[in-house]
Amino acid sequence: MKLNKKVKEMEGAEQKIIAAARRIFQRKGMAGARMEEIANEAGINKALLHYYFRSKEKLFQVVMTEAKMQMLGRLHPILGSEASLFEKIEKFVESYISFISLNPFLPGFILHEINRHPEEMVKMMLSNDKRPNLNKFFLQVESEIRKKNIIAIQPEQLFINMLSMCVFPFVARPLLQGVMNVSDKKFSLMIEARKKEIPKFIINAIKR
Amino acid sequence: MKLNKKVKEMEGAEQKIIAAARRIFQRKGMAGARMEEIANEAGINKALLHYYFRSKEKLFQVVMTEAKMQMLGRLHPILGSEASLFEKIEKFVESYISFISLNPFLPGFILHEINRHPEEMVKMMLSNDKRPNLNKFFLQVESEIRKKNIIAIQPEQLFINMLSMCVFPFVARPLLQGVMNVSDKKFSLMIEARKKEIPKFIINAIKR
DNA sequence: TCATGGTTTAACCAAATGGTTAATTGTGCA
DNA sequence: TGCACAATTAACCATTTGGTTAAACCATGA
Repeated sequence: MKLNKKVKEMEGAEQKIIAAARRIFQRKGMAGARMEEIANEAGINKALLHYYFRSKEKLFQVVMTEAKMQMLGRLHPILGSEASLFEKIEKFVESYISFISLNPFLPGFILHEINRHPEEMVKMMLSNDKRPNLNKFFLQVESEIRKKNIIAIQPEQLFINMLSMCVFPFVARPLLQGVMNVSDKKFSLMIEARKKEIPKFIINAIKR
Repeated sequence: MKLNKKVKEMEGAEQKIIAAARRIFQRKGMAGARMEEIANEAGINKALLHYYFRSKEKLFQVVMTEAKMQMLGRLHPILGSEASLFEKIEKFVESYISFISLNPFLPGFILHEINRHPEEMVKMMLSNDKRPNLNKFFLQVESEIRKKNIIAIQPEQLFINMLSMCVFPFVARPLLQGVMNVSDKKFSLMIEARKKEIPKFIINAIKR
């Protein structure tokens, strides 16, 4: 092995391929992506893709696994923490939107592929190492309800609402901009503002 | 022309094709759909697809145009009506969720394809006949804010929140069910409940 | 009844596409 | 220096896929 070949360049090809595959797969989906396109994007020959990753499916799995880990891995650390409910909501929204802002095509990619093969995808997603645990969060919501700190709401509904408001704007960005007639710039500002607006909105909605 | 051949069967083939194309395109997207698959689904020969619709692209446009009209056409009638703001929110959520419940793959389909060709899709979407007009709704929100009936909120943010909570659960259904460990049955019930829960949630959030 | 023209199909075609192969290049080590 | 082996590529292959064609089918109206 050529471990001495400057390490950064050592995995240069492999990393370049994954980065390229990420970009292409995320924008076009598994079915819409072309192996040659990924090769070009990575600045290498098509055969080299198959040298590193045996098939399109394999390469796709790498990108998808990574994507799911990033999207789901962020749930537990925050929602399972010891923070208060309101703090948790603030932290979660802020952190989730920040992350997606850096990977705006990630949610759409995952959602599309999951709809294409729901069974396998979800199975793979859950079995795969640590399934995000929302129990702590759910129990906390119920506890706050009992203590009359917030109104009665199904914890699952609250979670869906929170996630919806964080993720949907990215999935529907071009549509929303079109319908509301909003420039790229303004939309980005609105996204930024949502980091504070959504928690305010949610807390208002459930606070007694 | 054989206008005498029982009219219902007259457009039988064409309608069967569109229905089949709808199902396939909505689940797999333009790139993932196969013309032969659509033909089979419609119970006809592949060549007949090209007889009625010249190309995959043409057939896709038919399905997509119809889809966009259904999704966007519902915005204006309700949000542009004369109802009060709270009534409007209740009506909109109820009606939108009801509609999507009947076409659960529609939103994911549109969103995926729009991300694939943002420019053209949005252009086509807006130029195409009547662009949904949210002005009335936005003005109404601002008016209610001035009257101190609701808290200060950017109308666009309110709109995004409302739409997110309505649509996202459908786009992310398998994922949400997996993460929250919820059965099909229970999830459907939760969706049904959201018709009332979302308006309550929103109104709580903005009411003074 | 049979000619006409819309409808439907089987067979076919060319381009695209995922994947393979064999040869070439490059690099570290003995 | 040159060998062994990893990295890289051009050329190639088989299959899939959107699309075409020519023939068959079938309802209608003269």
